[in-house]
Amino acid sequence: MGRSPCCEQDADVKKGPWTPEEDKLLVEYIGKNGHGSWRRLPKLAGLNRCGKSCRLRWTNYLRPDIKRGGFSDDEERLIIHLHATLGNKWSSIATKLKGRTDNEIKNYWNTHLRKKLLSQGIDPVTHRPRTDLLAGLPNLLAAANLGGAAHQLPLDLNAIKLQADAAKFQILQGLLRQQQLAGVDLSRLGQYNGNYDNLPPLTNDSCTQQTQPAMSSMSPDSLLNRISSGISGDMLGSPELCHGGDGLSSPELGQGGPSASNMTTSPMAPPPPMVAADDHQCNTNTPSGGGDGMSCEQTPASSTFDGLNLDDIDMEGCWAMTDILLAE
DNA sequence: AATACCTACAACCGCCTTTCG
DNA sequence: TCGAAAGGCGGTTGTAGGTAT
Repeated sequence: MGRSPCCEQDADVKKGPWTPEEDKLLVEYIGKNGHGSWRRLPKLAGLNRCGKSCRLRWTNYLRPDIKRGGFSDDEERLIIHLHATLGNKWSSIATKLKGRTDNEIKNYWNTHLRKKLLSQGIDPVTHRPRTDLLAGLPNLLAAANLGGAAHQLPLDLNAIKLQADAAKFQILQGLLRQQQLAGVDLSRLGQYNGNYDNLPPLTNDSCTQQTQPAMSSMSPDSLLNRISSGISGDMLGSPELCHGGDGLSSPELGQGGPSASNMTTSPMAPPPPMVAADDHQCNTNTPSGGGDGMSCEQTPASSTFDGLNLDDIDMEGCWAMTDILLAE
């Protein structure tokens, strides 16, 4: 019934790091004979190792076509992009990166890229803004607004305030990036001296034809105020929040240009079209990929955040572009 | 200087899929 | 067609080196 283990459990096959001598034996044997049957290979090569271990050592480290060394920016972007499309299909991802192994990519993801995305407020699983930040924000802000001046606050309350600021900053980053992706010149933000309420609308008039002002036309700070006080689902459901970018080329804001010096944004070129645009839509990470006929806009609200449900936003072509946000 | 903690990555484990007799 | 063997994959663990206390 059950499969026998690759190596006999009672056999005292060696485990742990490979020695240079073992590597030499394995390379020489495969060089002469090819690997053939991995199970028989250890005995034939004079190695006291499990065949599986030999295969892993060969495919991940000893193969002559393996590229060693750090990942380039292009490789990073490609991994993030492919992960957004394929998920944890490391072997599939590895086939797109010449000379890289699935194990290497997986490790690099877990140790570097995952943290990088998290630090930018992006969920590394969904590749969308972290909703945990949004969900926790009202409480954080409420706590932070308690009491008076910061110097009067106990330490833990100051910590909460800092967390709230950090969450706000990450959300702001996401919003600003959307604008930047759409060609908005963020370098001009500096002239507003941090007073975001004086910022011009983030979109042009075509995006503001609603009873309520479109979120995208609000300053980031007032936007966050609305969020923290419980924003209506209608607003967030507004497709104008991120509407393909064509509504964002306000002449007042200009196009392109360098990033704001005090923000961790960067000038970005559009990514090469790695996959069909449809692959990005909704990006639910489900096998169907939204193929059940329900569009992103039709997704029912389900957020704990009082009507706020990022799934409701028409995100097409927006959040799915997070892969190029890491170009910095 | 010693110890604890953190980080990165190599290697292992167990399950699933494919191949083959 | 079936079942066992082998290969492959993704998740997890172990360990070495670096850093902080």
